[in-house]
Amino acid sequence: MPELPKKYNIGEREKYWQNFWAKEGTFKFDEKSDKPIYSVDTPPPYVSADHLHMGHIMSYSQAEFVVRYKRMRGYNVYYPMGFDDNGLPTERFVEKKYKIDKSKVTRPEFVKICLEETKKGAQNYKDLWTALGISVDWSKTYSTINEHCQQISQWSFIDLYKQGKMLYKEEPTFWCPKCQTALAQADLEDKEEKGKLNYVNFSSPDGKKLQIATTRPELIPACVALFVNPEDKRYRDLVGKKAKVPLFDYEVPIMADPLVDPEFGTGLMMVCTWGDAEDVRKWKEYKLETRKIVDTKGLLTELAGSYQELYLTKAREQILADLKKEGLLEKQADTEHVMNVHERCDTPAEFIITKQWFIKVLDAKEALLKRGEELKWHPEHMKSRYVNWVEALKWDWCISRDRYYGVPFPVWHCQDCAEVILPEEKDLPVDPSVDKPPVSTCPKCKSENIVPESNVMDTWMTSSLTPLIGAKLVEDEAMQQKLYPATLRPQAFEIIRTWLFYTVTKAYYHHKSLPFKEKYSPESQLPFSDAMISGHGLDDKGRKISKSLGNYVDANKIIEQYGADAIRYWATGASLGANMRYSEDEIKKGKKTVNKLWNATKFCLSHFANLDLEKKVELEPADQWVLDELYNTIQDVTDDFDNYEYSKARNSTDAFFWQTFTDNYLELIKYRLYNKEEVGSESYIAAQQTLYTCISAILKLYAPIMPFITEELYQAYFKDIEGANSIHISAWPEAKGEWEMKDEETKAEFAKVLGVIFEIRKYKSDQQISLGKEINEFKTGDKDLPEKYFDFVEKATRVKKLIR
RNA sequence: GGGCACUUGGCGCAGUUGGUAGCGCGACUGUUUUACACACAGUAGGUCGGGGGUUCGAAUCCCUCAGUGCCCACCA
Repeated sequence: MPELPKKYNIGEREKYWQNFWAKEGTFKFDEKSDKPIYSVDTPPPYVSADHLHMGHIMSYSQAEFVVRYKRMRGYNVYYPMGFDDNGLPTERFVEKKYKIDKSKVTRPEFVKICLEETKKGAQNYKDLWTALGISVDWSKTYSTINEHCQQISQWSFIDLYKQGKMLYKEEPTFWCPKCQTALAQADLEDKEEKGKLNYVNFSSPDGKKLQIATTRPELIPACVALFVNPEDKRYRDLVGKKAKVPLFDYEVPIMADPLVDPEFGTGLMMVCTWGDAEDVRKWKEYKLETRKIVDTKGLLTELAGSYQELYLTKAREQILADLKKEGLLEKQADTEHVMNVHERCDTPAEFIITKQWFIKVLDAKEALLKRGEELKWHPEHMKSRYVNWVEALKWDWCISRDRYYGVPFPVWHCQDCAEVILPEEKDLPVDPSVDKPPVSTCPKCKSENIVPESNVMDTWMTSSLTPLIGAKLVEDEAMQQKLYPATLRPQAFEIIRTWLFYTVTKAYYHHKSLPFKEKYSPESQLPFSDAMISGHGLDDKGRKISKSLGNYVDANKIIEQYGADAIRYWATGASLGANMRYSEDEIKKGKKTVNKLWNATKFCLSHFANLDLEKKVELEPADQWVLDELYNTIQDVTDDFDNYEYSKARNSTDAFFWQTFTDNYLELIKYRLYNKEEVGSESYIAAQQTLYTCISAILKLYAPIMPFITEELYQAYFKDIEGANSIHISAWPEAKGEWEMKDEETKAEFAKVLGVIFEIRKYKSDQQISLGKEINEFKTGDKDLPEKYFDFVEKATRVKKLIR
């Protein structure tokens, strides 16, 4: 009979099983199997995260609970891993970490540092995920800067270009003066700021005062018109006339637009090129003049006269001071206004006119909303975030970034006729800055003046293709078709508007071009069928974990201290989509559960000598009762996992394991197991068999959540009986109909029996005597307890004589 | 200004078809019951954010108000 050591050495054994799973290839995808597929579009983390905290652990664990469950349910699980290591996040990380001034290094030098740095980052992640027991197939990994991903990203570009979904246009676009690149709408965040509303005097040609209110006086030299509401009686006569711009002394037209709010400021509004989206609209609609006064670095241009070369904020101070001096600043009022800042650096975004690549999304809104409806959201309410975002879209998706490190556009431009020259698909990936163009002269104008596109792609341009990137890691094309679209997309809610939205968009546009027709119907044009949206981690006080607060807990340290199982247990603490606090108490509870499983299994194994699972014996009431409870538990837990409710699954498993099984059932049958004369009797065998059924099911129910301890215990005994090489590929427990206590009368009777047992425990507790102490007699308050249970109650509670 | 979520014992949370309020942590009183003191037995503690309605009956459905958090929005 196997005997477990007294203590379970968490650190040592968890390492052992990590190696075991790697060596055995337990989580390796079976490319030959014809079992049903469950494929996961694993989130590729930014490797530039320089510290991994509990928030990372939480979201990856939560998805993994479901994945492990599916594996045990018999699915052929495809669980690849990716690392997002291209683009702006990485660039900024490297610049900051090494304090690099990019104007002083060459592009290849810089890229080399980025590659080295991301390699380190990927290793950090791999180590942490391995320690946590995340069951990905490490033989199926990608990094978004590698050739595989570049090839698919460039294919995507060309396909969209050919479909006419790609625009190359010169337009005022969101621009980050700090990162010096164009941005997409999704790269911006709202930030509320206290500021001043400045009342500034313009003047009419005949010298009349025209007062406007603005929060951005530095844009006065960019003013191209004044606007009023057409209904505004105060200004009606002015429409069609001219106004003189203060300090700069040139004239602009006065016009009317119904969207001007007469109640705001003075009702007279300054329109610049370009202060905000509304300026851009008016500029386009009324074909206003263009005055470019801000350059790509956020410095004012020569149009700003004496303010040239000043940064925007500096120019504001200067202009305000000068206005004041001239008596043109009538007053200043406190105001709060919302501005768009670049989410990666918090710098207010400007509108700058540059030539950029865009993917059309505005004219696909309706179709994209429909895709959102077709997607199965878990939890359901997260869908509204997607719907909100799509409905509010105002700009096409700008995918080019004026940066160094990213996937190059597969594009050359003819300098003379602006023809766009693309490579052959078979030559992808290409790097136009290094590779020769596919033609030596422009196919349209025969010019030899061909130059490579210098911008790189937005990182989302690649990560929006992860389901395809993942599927294509497998070589067999028939299998690729089964892997795409993926089954599950797990991700955090913050990136619904980016990762999820962009991926849905790409899948919708590409579905006709992909060879993967088998799973596709006209109704299904999604990159995955289910989206599992997690919340984010909070610190123990409920604040968001952030670098600036310094409130993050080092993930590796906690694993070392408590073990991966205990931390994963904590990660079940909040239901899907809810934010979750870091709680050391919950981790401790997890560790206790590990310990309890160890001890309970140790107890069971010590009674499994000559275990005969085949022999038909009659079960006793206690056995029937616990099996009935087990039946309900398995059903509940199965339903819960099917509904992505790992939190409820854990609660139900906990309740059965701690209360029903260990606190009650084990205590109720000890007298049968320890009585030497009973060994080998029907009663003894019934207890053994029931014990086996319960404990093996318990281990399996916990296996998705606590993979290490359950594997340890499974391997110690159950493996030989069940056959599967690992508990994680063994069969999920079946709730057998025969366990269900269908007879209501027996059920009610046993409830009474338990009532009397609790009565006796309370009596002993009140008397402050040990539960193990035998007492001579006990008079129960339950007058209806059937006599046939007296013997059982007496033995189970150590009462010599039970009196009714 | 709009949307979504949340508001249940000291703390963190469950309560999915409406039917006598649960769990964990903490507190307190006990107990070495031949698995486990990382345990077990027991005790105290809540009129389920406020108000109104539907119903024989509501934490659970409807309305309304308030607070918290997140997302979104052109009031310069």
